Amino acid sequence: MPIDTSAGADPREIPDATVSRLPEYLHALHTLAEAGQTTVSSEGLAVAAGVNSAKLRKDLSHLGSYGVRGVGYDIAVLTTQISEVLGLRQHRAVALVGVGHLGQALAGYGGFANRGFGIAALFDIAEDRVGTELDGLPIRHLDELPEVIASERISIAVIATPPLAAQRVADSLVNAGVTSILNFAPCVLDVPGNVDVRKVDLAVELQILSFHEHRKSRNGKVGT
Amino acid sequence: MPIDTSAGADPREIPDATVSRLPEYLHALHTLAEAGQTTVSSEGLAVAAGVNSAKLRKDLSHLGSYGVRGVGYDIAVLTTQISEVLGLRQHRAVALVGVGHLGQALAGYGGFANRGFGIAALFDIAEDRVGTELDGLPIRHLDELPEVIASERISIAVIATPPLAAQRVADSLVNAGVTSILNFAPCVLDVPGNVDVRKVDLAVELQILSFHEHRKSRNGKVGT
DNA sequence: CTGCGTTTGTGCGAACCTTCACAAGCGCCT
DNA sequence: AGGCGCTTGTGAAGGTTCGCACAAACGCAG
Repeated sequence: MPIDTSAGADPREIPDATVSRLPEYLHALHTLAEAGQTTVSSEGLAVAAGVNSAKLRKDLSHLGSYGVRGVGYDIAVLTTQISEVLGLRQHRAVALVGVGHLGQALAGYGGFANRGFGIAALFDIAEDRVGTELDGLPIRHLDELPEVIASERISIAVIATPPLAAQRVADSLVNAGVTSILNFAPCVLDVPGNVDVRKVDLAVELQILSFHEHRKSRNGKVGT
Repeated sequence: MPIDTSAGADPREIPDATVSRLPEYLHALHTLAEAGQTTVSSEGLAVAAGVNSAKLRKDLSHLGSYGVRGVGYDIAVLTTQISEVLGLRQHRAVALVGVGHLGQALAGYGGFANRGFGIAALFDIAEDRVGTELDGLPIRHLDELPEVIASERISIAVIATPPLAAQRVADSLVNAGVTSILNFAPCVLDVPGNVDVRKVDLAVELQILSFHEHRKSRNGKVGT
């Protein structure tokens, strides 16, 4: 079955593990570019991204890479390629629901705007927050969510609310047409199958570290 | 290297994939306990945690589980077991470096205290922050880090600084005796082999979502 | 005490991921 | 032009993870 799309890269067959590393590569490429480099070898990029070079090459091969043997990768070309695959070439507006501590941190997080994202709308329900501005963006009431999501053509949303509110917010978002959700609330969201949810639980990471810490002290001192 | 195993439950042989899910199970158990349940089946817990029930049973078997066939798991016992394996039975003091937006969000994040962690010390270098308090905890200057880490016996630290400062902070932490680091700065940290680092990059998660979003629109409408 | 319904714990095969190792390809130097 | 050193891209091996399916184990009813 010749199911070739335009270029050699078929986004449908990129393994999840690879996709999860592409943003790291992209970031490393930006860093290298800022340092003045124009090309980089797989080894160099692998070190910058903190991974094995063979893994990096295999990852890049999945997106029909444009490396040159004996030379390496053109940083500009590779940056464009990865950005394209990740869908970052087009404007991706993001809605942020829940402007508490975490939400404010996320809204002010430079990493988003720097990498092709823009927080396009903020929502909350607290009376003392709605109507105010954060970084020049108005905080709207949750009731306005459907129309804003629609008019701004937002398909990605971040939930940074307390866990009890998260499911209700998720339902609203899904109804409004959002198809990708990044959930910071520590709870399991129930959404239709066509909606992607990624969950980030800050406490979970600490607990995983605690496990390793516990394991270390059990095993006694680990000499270097 | 003495690689002898003693009892049935050997923390050294718990797969990483399992460890990363144990916190989720623990959280689900707390939720169920609050709802008044005293026992739960693997199926019930699996649904609450959003995983496959067979996977859950296999995970629990790695820590020498105490389930009862025909009945299920005693929630209190299982909670204790998982807490023990994760090393949460003992007090784990955590240091937080970088009290910017994200740092403040983390310090105020209820999820930590609720689950056996306590932020024990805050550090920053900004003159207007050092000396003030956050949630009743004083913000100290980074220079005080070594002595505080030592006196409080802190072995886990969270880095929530700008990326340029992260490596320097990590060096300080390692010198002070910290052996586990949770890094929110978007950069690769260079640390000795006996130090565990986990990285959380908020932008990466969005980019992964962007990929799936991009893929969806390429494939056209996904039914249902 | 015996039988029955339920649920755990796990053997096994499949799928996925990682890593090594090397042939193929490219540019540069002579 | 030809050879050489370097780097990519990938086949294959090894390891890990997943999910099914089922035997073993348990409580309870009668």
